[in-house]
Amino acid sequence: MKALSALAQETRLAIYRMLVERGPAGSAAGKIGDALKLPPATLSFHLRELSHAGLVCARHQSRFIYYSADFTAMNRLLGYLSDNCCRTSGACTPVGDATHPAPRTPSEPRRIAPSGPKPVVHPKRKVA
Amino acid sequence: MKALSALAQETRLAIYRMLVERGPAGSAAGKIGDALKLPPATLSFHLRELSHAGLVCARHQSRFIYYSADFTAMNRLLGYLSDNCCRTSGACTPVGDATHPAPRTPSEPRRIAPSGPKPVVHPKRKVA
DNA sequence: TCGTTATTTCCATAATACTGGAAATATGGA
DNA sequence: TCCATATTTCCAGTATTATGGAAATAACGA
Repeated sequence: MKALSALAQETRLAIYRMLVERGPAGSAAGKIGDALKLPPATLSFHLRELSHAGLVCARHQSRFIYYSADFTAMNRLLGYLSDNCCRTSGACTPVGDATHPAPRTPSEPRRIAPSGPKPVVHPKRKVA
Repeated sequence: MKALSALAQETRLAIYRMLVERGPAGSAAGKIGDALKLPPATLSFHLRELSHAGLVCARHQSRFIYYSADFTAMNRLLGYLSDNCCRTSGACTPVGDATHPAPRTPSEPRRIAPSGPKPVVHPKRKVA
């Protein structure tokens, strides 16, 4: 899913969040760059990624290009994630990173965290 | 958000999906590797990423390690995305990739819209 | 037409992530 | 104890992605 990897990047997520905040009016590219302190080339690169992922769209207006968030893609993404990647809760007893702990010194024994009983969540999230 | 980038990768998404399907019982690492045809080192690498992102957890059982999906992280992720990245729909009129079109050959004019009079973008063009 | 500003593309470099063989670490059984 | 199996770590090679300067393209106004 392209939207997923588009958002999995600090800068792009920041851009996207800013655009969500700005609402339908969106924001001119330059303003985004100013706000987030991004050099034009970098900004353009990320806007293109977001654009290709369908997460934002652009509207020319005089000398400016206004970008705004397109929620359709986000909704698709949310739908995909909750359909394919969620189920009734409680799959596992969270036990931390049992088998991939921080690097050990070569001789110390492999630790598996002491597991206690643990609660879990209930989904049923709805997506506008 | 670590979960986001963890899932933004084909192989890991596949692993995660498989684990969601398997439910609470999860699946031994080896089985996952068999099913997805992944060499052990590669598999372990991705399981660690998922693990660090809190998306899966591990349970030792005899000589095996069973991995299962932990929905808490997924729920957090969904919550985050819908809270921070969604609003009432209709932010923009989808217009495709207006400003980041496929690469041009150096001398041809920049196409933004058919080079007619002055199409100023207010388009009704739909792009699915 | 020219100058100014907005934005993108080009391109090289840097950073990060993925891949997988081989060795190491665990565990259970004979 | 030794062997076989399950899985992880080590590490190096490859691939993908991000960064940003400089040049190009566009659009406006004078």
